[in-house]
Amino acid sequence: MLDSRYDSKEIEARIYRDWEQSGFFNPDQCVAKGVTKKNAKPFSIVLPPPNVTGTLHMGHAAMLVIEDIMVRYARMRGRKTLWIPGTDHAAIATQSKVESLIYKKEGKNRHDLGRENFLARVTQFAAESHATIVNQVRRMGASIDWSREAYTLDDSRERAVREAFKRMYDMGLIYRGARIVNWDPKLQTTVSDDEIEWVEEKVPLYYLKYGPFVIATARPETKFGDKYVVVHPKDTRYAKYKDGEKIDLEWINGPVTATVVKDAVMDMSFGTGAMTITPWHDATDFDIAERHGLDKEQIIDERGRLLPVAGEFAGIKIKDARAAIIGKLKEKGLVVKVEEGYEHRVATSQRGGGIIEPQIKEQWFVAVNKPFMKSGKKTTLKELMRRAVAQKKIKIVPKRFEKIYFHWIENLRDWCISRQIWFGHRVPVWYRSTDAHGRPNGTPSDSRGVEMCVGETPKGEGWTQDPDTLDTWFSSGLWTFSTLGWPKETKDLATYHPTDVLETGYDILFFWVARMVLMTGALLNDIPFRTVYLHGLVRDEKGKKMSKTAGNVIDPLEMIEKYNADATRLSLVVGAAPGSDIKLSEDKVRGYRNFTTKIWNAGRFVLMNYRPEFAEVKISMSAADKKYLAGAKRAKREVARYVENFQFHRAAEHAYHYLWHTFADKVIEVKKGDLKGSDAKKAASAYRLLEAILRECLQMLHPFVPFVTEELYKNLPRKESEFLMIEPWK
RNA sequence: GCGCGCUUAGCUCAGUGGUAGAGCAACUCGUUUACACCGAGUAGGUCGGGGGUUCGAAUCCCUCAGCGCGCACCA
Repeated sequence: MLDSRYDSKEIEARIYRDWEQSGFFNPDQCVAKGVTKKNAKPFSIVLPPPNVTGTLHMGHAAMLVIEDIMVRYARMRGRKTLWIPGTDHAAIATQSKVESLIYKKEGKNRHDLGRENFLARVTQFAAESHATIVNQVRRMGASIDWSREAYTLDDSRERAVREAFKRMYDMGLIYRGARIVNWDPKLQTTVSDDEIEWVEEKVPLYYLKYGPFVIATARPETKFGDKYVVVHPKDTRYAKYKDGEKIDLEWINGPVTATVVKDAVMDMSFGTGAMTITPWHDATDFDIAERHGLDKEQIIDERGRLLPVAGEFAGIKIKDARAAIIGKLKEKGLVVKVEEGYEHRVATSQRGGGIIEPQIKEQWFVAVNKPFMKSGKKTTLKELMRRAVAQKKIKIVPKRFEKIYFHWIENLRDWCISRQIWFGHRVPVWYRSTDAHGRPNGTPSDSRGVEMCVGETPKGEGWTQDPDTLDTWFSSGLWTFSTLGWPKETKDLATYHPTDVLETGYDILFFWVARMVLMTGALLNDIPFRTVYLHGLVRDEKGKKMSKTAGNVIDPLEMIEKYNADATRLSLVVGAAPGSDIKLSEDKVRGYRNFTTKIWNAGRFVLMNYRPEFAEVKISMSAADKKYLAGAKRAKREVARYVENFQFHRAAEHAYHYLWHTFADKVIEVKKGDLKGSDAKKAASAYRLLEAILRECLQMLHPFVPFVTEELYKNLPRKESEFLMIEPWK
């Protein structure tokens, strides 16, 4: 007989173990054991791999729940269902985490340890983190196929990365070049445009005398080498100056010869309509310089200090130099006006928090605007990404994110994929130069006698591998097919790709979702998934982002310990419309714990009234009972409809209401008398009805609250399946 | 600057043309065996403001306001 108390700790541990041992998380087993038809329609999802930087938070929990709902539903509907687990090495995130841990504990940096030793430490950290994460995924009840687990940095994925790099290089989509990149002086690496956080700042806007011009700038400390003054070609104020005209003038550290450049990028209404440019440290200026073939000079070094071009200011950190430079400019009478409170955005590194200093660097890039041939047609990566969604091959839920996606693509620049960090996939390129100096300064394949080998480790003497590693999103971009065995033509790849749904947070739509579309389009000429379902961020009850420093973090494991896993799951689904943030409070979890108790008690009540002799009583169902049963079936159909339309919040709520306010409050109450009365026929008929409805309830609730429903199912007197998890949903 | 979202009961939210809903919180009553992690009941909203379309609008259109977010080469 069932305990009056629902002992979640014992039950959850036991049930998860039984599920896992049954092998039914693996679709091959389901087919082998006859649970799933051999030719059943596949349903596949890849788990967005959590970073091996620590532990799972509520956002991960929300993701696991939504995916598990889809997976359990699909499995019960008879689909050949695969959910692949994995973890992400998260290059920069993990490396900087371990670096700071080691520095705090031992006072050493990565250079003190050396590349090999340091990487061993990161690998060890990643392994510990992995163990924690895997345990947490299990505790949430995820019905995921552990036999196919992958890691973005394991051997199989390494092969995929090398192959992808090689193929894209051969297609001309990956190139090495000196372009302006986002340099993080703190982490000493480049970062991509998407890894930047713009911070609004109010600074003085300086109007400086530049010969006959007045130019406005918020960053006087970068202006040393400025020798071009740019104006709009149609600006009548500057009509008397010809494009390319040279003017001698007095500047910060003495006389310079300036050249007039006319470019339509200028906004005539801003400042004086004239500006000087610093092409080495500003993306816009870089573009102007490229368009007009202008010189570019480095002013700031990799650690944020001024170079010798700054004369007396050389060696000073730019932040400290500003006041001194303004002082000198004032002395020389070059400051015309200072406008206080000018609003301006500063690029900061999302990871390290430091201020990004654009630099021109020789890096590896993915060319997004370069035409290439794809199945006989000319296209670009940008176009390919746009069309996948525009032509409705990929659907984004909620739809409004499609617009955001298109907008992002329009503004996309070439993607810088090389990083100057150690942890990650090393760039699969080898160089051999006659002077044997490792990586050369120039273009590797240029005339300076440097040989280059891409893709596989070359044979022979004197080769040096590129010291850089790849952006972590390069390997995650391959995730839907690298997890299925690509570049090998595996059966899994043929069966489960493209995947059905990619479920993730809207905050990584660009980082990840778009990159997957890009990589899959380029390499497989296909889409990675048919539907993108975006969930919101999990916030605290006041709508604030959960963070350790704010102390408002609700830990999913703690909620599971205190309440139970099913309650934790429901609290992350109900009230969470697609794409909108979820406000979570402990009260909410407690509320759903009460609901799991209600399920337990309703189920227990039905089961405790079972008598074996009911089997011998012949009954025909009354019209009223048929109506009750039909109501349950209708509720289940509604739940199914909501799940299929990705409205999990409504599905869960619907099932919740049916169980509590119809089944428990009405049907059970009405039938209670009959059940307990002396009339055997009435009792049998009441029981029969309640059990039938209970079965419907257990099914419709199972994707949301798998543990309590599975345990009740286990105690049904007659069962059709070994587990509720695989009971056909009809 | 461009774009998007939100604004419904104290709180969290559902509700896409037809007499305002749920959960939590509050209040009252109730422990005669499924459940006090409960039940029965009560109270609480001119659906952000204004205008329009319509026989009829929380729901469609316009406009304003507040909050939040995304994007952007205004130095």
